[in-house]
Amino acid sequence: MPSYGQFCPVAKAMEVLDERWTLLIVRELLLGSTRFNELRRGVPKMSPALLSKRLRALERAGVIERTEGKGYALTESGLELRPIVDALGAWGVRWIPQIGQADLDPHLLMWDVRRTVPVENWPRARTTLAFAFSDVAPKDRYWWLVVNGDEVDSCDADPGYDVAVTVATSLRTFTEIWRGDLSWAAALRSGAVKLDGSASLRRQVPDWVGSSLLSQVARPA
Amino acid sequence: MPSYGQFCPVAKAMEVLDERWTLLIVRELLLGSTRFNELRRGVPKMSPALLSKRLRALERAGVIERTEGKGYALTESGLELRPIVDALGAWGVRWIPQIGQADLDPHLLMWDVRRTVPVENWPRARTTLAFAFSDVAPKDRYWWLVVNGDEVDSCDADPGYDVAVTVATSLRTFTEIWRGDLSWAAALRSGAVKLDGSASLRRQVPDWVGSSLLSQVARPA
DNA sequence: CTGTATCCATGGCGATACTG
DNA sequence: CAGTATCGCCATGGATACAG
Repeated sequence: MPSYGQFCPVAKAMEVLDERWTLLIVRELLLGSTRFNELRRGVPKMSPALLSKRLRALERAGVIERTEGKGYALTESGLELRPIVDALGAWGVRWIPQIGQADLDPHLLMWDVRRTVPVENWPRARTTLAFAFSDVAPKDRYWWLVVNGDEVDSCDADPGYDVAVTVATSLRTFTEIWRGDLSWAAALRSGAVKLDGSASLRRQVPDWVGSSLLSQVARPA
Repeated sequence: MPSYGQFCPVAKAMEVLDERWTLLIVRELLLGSTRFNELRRGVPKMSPALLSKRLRALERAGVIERTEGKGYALTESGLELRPIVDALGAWGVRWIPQIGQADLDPHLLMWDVRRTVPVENWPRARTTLAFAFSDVAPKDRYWWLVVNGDEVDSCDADPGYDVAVTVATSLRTFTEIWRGDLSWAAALRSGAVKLDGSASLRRQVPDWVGSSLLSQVARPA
């Protein structure tokens, strides 16, 4: 760990936090992940060796603790990174609206969607929402969101249940909706999203799918 | 600039901000520096080539603008990094109290001190406060803070004026006082700081020297 | 499931010198 | 004053395979 040679607290903080991937791991922990492979899902482009290395660095820095057989947990110090991560997210969503093609990833997106599904808006009986991303290679194109009571599952293989509604759109469009860059209303109006299902169910889809916590951040004028 | 391959706003923000030195440059700009060589004083361990590179990256990212003949200025986007830098500083001062020997630097320290001197607490007539850092190599050991009305100068060469008070201490102790890790009262009591001058002037020294904005941050219990 | 071990290419970055 | 130019090392971290 290279030092900045400065006593300034910002510099000391960045010595711990500015290494590549580090704050994304903290973000995952703040979102509730605790196990190694759970963390991997949040940073899939990271090699396990590097993830392991970063976790040890965070442990040495006192930001996380390994708990016996229970994975990793943020310490008090780590929990206090939440305002920083939140502020970074708010800044990012305001000032970096351009999302490159390489930033789109259906696995990450559906992983995010899954953990924020507002189950209270869904029918009580098991309900399945299907997605077809027109611009994604066939093997990752189709996804199913199955809500059964309080349980939510996100599948990239057909679970075989009756589908209530199918959402047909591009991965980019659905990502933009998730991020709050685009509204359901606008996307439906323009035809960027097409819904297939009964009219009464179609109308509920926007309420079934949550959105990023950062979607509500005001955009610059 | 390597990408994380994630649409998450935190990841997009970190693509811009997690490169080594970047947020320290932003910190300097937030503190009021605008010229290249002014910025260098705040990040003296950085090579000019690298500083130049980072400035161009920040410009491309829309965080700063070059203004004709006036150096660099934060854009609206850049100004909104203030809460992030502040939060990082607060976290750093709370959770990374250990300052290595290599983190101590009289130039950085006196540069910081100079820009926060509360001139309103000083006598109206030109007044000089001298420092002698016992544990610093002779050439960087002696410093003079000269306050004349609203003007503040920090010199590493004797300006030749009468000295009101001399502060004799270690660089570490004075850094700790500046950061708020140690109070003047405790340092004087323990003998870690010795003042030389008339009793009435000696008593004012703590009010003449400001302290880091972060010194007021509550420390963890 | 939870990581380690190993290998290798890349390029980041530190040091130094130099220029308009 | 405000940067470029050049060089070279070594660490970063990506990929892959493997182990407790």
